[in-house]
Amino acid sequence: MSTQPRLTDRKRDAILQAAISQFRAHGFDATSMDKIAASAEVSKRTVYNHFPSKDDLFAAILLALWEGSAPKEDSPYRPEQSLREQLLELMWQKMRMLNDENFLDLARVAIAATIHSPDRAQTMVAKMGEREEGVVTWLRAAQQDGKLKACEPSFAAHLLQGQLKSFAFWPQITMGKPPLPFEQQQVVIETAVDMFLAYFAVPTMDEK
Amino acid sequence: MSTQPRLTDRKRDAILQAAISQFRAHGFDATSMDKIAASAEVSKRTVYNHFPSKDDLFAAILLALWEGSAPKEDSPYRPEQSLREQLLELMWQKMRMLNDENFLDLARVAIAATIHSPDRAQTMVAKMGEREEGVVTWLRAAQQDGKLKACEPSFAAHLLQGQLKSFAFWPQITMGKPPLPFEQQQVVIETAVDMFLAYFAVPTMDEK
DNA sequence: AAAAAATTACACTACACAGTGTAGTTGCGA
DNA sequence: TCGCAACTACACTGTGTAGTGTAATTTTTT
Repeated sequence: MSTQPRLTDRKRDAILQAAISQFRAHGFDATSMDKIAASAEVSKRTVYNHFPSKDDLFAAILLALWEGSAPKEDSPYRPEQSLREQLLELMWQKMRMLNDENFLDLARVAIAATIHSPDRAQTMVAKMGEREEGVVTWLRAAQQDGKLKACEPSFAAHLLQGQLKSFAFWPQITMGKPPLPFEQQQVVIETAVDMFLAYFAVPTMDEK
Repeated sequence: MSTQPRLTDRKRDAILQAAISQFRAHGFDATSMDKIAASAEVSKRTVYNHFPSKDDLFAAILLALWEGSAPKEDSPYRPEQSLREQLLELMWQKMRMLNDENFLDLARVAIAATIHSPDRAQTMVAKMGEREEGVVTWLRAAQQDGKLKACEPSFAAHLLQGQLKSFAFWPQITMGKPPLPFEQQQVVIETAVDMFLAYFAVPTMDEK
């Protein structure tokens, strides 16, 4: 009659879940091990049997959120498809990531921790940054295919993704704004891509 | 032989300065009144004689930083001047604000506080948001002058300013990145404005 | 059924912190 | 010089916290 395989695993899971919600809601400093234990309905001693210290537990939840968040799924550059279609697809991928609950929790917790104690979550923030590489390589490919004006690909990528983040990431992370409604996601993505192409696309022959 | 007028004012000032640097470096929770007193070279009792509680002191430093930061200086819309020139000027104004040390300190402290206890600095964050209004009214004017395509002015303003912030604000606030070098400020501003105009400007008669 | 492993309640240490009370000292204006 | 206002050192309360030690209880394995 065991709903979950092992008791000790259930306990460990309950602790992790409780820790995530506490750290997410109150940050590292304002979260106490006693509260985590109570919230997980587990004795405090059990918490320490699973995780030797508060820092270890914190690192564990960062890892759990990282592994629980959506993988990066980068579409490669396809010369035969229009730039606009491909960029829209790339930006939707990015937007899906920004909307992923686990990713958002991770970012929230890691960034909050990084603001005032850089080393605690620095590696995690760096890992999150690596997920921006896909767009950079796509842009480089399109550029070498002669479809985009010459420019620093990482700069252009930042320009493009910055638009999404300034609507659907930073306000949510730093000011607790609600997630962007779907229609607005659509408007932001289309405008960002069209603005980008209006400036960076190499003109085709059917223009004046 | 008094370098400053009154002793009590000097003390109050020293406390404020110490509090700013402590709160800035470690945030609200991780800053103790004892450390502030020590850092200001003042007795802890004196701190409490000036500021009845930690929350009061925190509110006081937010106010001090706000009043110390640069005022907003909004250029009005001028029909006779080119859009590009005017937008560049507006964006430089914005960039100067983002580089202002007091404003950056304020944003850092207020946003860090807001992430996990919304009410502590919410009004300050709202005040900071009001400084974005200038661009909105400028855009509305340019639009009514027939120079810009129809669109939600606040949306367009966010689009434009978001570019600056994604290079020269969020990374500095949340990840302690160094301020953007001057040449890069220039590149960002020009690219943002040109991208914006490439998409939103109403074509003039000398085009095809 | 017995042994091993995990969980629990509870007591306890050591420390840091917000805030107060007080008695004495210093600075400053009249 | 006098007197008041501000400053200081210091002791102290009450609370919250990370982390440990232990003996007893429950769960899992053998």
